[in-house]
Amino acid sequence: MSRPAQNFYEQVYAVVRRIPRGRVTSYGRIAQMLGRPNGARAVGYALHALKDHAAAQHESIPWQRVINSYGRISLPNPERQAELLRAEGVAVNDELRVNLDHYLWPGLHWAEIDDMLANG
DNA sequence: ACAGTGACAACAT
DNA sequence: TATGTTGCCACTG
Repeated sequence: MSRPAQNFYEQVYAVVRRIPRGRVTSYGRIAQMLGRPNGARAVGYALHALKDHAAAQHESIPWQRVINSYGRISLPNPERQAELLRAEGVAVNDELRVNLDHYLWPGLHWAEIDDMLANG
C-alpha cells in the first residue's frame, strides 16, 4: 500500500463526518489521523473546496466542527461558522474562540481509521 | 511540467 | 499577547 485507495479530500471528508455533534477538532489533528502530520493546510484546502460541491453533499459534512489548533475559527467571515457551532451547544466567545479543553473531539484510533479507509 | 494558492501550524521576535 | 516568517501539502491552471 504505497498509497491510500481514496484521494485525500475524500479521506478528510470521511473523518469530518465522524466528528460528533457539539465537539470540535483541528485541521492539524485531522491531518495526523490520516498519516500526514504536516498536512494541516491541505485539510483546510479540502474543506474550502466544499463550496464547489453539490449542496446536498455540502449539507452532510459538518465542516463547522473544524477549527485551528488555537481553538479559533479560521474563516475570513467567521460568523456563519460561529452560529452553527453555537446552535449545537459549542460555546464560542466574542473573540471567536472555543475552549478546546472542553469541546475537543478525542479523535479516531488508528484501527478505526484503518476500517474507515477500507470500508467507508 | 511547474509555479501559485490557501478555512494550517510551529517557531521567532 | 501580537505579528511576522518559514515549512508543509494537495490541488489548480
